Amino acid sequence: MRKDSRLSRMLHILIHMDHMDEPATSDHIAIILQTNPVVVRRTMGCLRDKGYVTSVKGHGGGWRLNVALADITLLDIHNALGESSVFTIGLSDENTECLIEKAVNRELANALKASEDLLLARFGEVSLDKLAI
Amino acid sequence: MRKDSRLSRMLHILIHMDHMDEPATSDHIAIILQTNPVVVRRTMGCLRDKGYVTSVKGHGGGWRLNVALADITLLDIHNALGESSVFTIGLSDENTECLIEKAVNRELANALKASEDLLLARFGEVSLDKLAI
DNA sequence: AACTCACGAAACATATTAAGTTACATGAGT
DNA sequence: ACTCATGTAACTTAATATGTTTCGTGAGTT
Ligand code: FES
Ligand code: FES
Repeated sequence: MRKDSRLSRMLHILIHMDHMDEPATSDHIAIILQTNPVVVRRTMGCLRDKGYVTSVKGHGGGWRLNVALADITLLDIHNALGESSVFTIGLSDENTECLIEKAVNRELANALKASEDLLLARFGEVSLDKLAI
Repeated sequence: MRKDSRLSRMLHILIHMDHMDEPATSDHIAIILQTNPVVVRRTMGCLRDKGYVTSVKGHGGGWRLNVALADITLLDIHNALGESSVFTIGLSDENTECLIEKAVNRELANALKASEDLLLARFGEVSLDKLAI
């Protein structure tokens, strides 16, 4: 599958929006992210559900940042985008009766969890203002 | 995309093969892994290229483990399977001129690398005999 | 009231990649 | 000659982010 670039895109555009006074329209954001306005609405909708941005219809409408960059971390945005797995690596039959297979899956699961924990911990340490220049 | 279960499957079957005296046919392995013989040949072929297993055609043929479990680590098998990325998370446009986007991508790349390094280091510490019961 | 702008949402198409499948060729033992 | 088993090519399927089209809805403008 294609790589999930939503986190990177959202971080980028949130910082961009922090520099703006006017709301940013989906069309405008789509041009910056080199994508489609519907993709923007779909992804930004996840952030709106968490209260990080607000959307306004009609003339002068669009998307507005609802929090200070210093108050949100990469982890907040990552979590807002859903709970899909971070890894391409998966386990084999998890309902197996084979003890060997269970041991293999256990070892892999532990290793993956430790790796993901490190990643998320780091995400949690970085607020968005650290990335703004 | 579906999760990549090749590592889990190969670890399982390599340990299984260590218990065997006869070579294991692709059909036999496919049954154990609940998959197709061609998938087995395709994946095992990666391990043969590294010398971890050998394949023999014809009567009494099949796949045979070529090394001691204690002499190979999870990392060896992981590497043998190719160099595809471990993460579903990707970066946005890597040729961007925007400094903010560059900073975002740099931060994400560093975090992902640290996480992957930890994973691979752990894989490197575990030899397959540790998983055999 | 009519018009335009911008989001909301459904439905469908595309791209990517592991996995699954079919079919045939090749080499080895019986 | 026959059977067994791998080698390989070509095609299909599954899963999921992304991309696209289309229509609906609410809000401001004229
Ligand atoms: S285009 Fe504005 S921050 Fe990158
Ligand atoms: S079936 Fe033999 S090790 Fe799992």
